[in-house]
Amino acid sequence: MAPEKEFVKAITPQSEDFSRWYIDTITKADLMDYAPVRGCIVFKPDGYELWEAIQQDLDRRFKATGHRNAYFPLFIPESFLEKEKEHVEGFNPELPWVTEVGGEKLEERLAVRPTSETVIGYMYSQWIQSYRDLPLLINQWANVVRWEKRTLPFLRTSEFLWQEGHTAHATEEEAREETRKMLDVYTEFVESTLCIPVIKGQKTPSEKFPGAVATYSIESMMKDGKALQAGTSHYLGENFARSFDIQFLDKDNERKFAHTTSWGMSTRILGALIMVHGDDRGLQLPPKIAPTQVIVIPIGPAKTRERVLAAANELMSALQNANVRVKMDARVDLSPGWKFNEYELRGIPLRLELGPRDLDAGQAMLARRDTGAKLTVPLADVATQIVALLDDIQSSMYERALAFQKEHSKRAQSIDELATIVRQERGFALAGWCGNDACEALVKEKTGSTSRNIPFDPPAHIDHCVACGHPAQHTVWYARAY
RNA sequence: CGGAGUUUAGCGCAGCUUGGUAGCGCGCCUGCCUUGGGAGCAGGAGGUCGCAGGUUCGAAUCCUGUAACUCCGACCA
Repeated sequence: MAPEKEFVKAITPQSEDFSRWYIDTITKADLMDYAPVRGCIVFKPDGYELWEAIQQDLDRRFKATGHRNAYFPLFIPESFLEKEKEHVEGFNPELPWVTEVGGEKLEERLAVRPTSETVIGYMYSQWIQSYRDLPLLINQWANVVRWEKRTLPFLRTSEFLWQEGHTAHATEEEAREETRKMLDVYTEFVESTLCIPVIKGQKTPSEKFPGAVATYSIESMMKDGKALQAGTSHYLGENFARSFDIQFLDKDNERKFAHTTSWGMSTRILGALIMVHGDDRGLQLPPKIAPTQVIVIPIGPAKTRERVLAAANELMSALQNANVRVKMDARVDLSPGWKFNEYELRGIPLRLELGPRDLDAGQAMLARRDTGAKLTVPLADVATQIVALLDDIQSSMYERALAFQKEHSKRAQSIDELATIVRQERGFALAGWCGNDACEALVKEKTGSTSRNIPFDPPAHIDHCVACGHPAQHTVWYARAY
């Protein structure tokens, strides 16, 4: 068999070097470019369009669960940050400060927000007086800054885009319910729209958000077996309410502190989308999120061109009427083969080829991005078939990702076994934990993996701590993580 | 923030050891031609060699500093 011809825009195979594959893919698919500021990237139109699609879907879900959007300032007075001790300690190393304006020193330094619990907490203290003001359910779409030591496009950049929900409730029970509800919203979105299976669970104390009582996460597995936290939801207890004096008068005429929550999903999810579905030909986008679901490539010499284009335009209309997001690439200076490779690299789920031979046969050629399968469809059936195919691609992509995750998840009885699973076999390891921070730290030191979360629904229980051998309090997923 | 590597045309690279007027492939532009898996021919444009100093008659090349990026470790969404 002849070796596959090397593409002009060749990308490094995943098996050769996964990191280089990732950089090659996002660069050549034109999702981003490096910015002149260290650790910052430009979201190019194709990359930003993906984020917009994510925003749209998530925003609809937030609204459906009773949340409204608002916008809070980028700058945070130093005194605000200091009000919550654990919080400020958690973020201090990565805070940029504004110290002067127009050459004059500021009275009080302003941090560029790493997250907005503090400013929002302050505002909530002004807005909340009675139990009738609760619950207060607000979300913000914003950019935040965390000056990271080591950056990687989409996954860890000094500035990133995200959404942060902040809610205040009259009771602990209600706030805890909100925390879990939003984790479910994330799960539903990531699994059904992005085709990324996740593991829901609670973070261990050492991995929780600074200032939170409890942090929950959804964890996803990349194709190199590393974990990526796809979303988090925090129950903040009364911590921020006490620091910012968010009090209300309850039905019983008692002044009480509100219980607050916060939850976020960032542009990091784009990294997951790329690393869960991408392959050696480039990106692979699930139909529900793909800005373009079908690319039409007209084929054939100049003399048949008019006829082909007329038929292609008819198909375009039929597809648009069926609410399919479709585009045509009718450029004549590029060969069909070039376009095939180009749109596969860009991850378009479905390609429609139309040439004179198809027209003579009354059919069109369809090619799936996920399986590479080609099939011919009668022209009259194109729209209905494509709608069905897009559905099938959507569910196939999820099933494939789920099978991959299961295949690379194993139980670890000992720390050596755990190390083998996360390093050699490149996967997730399920292990028992006694609840001691030192044991968790030991696993990290010896295996290079961290605890991802304590799953709500563990596939098995392990009765001893993988580090010390004492009875386990929890069953934990460990993995190397992004 | 530590260890290693890279930085020369839009992209990928050679040239550096041994200093002497900067090269290749792809892409780009023009024309002809061509279209079912990254076409062909001809002509053409494009670089103060990451940046700042230094050595030298002369620096992409040698020396010092600095920045960005990549990989590996410690921290994080």
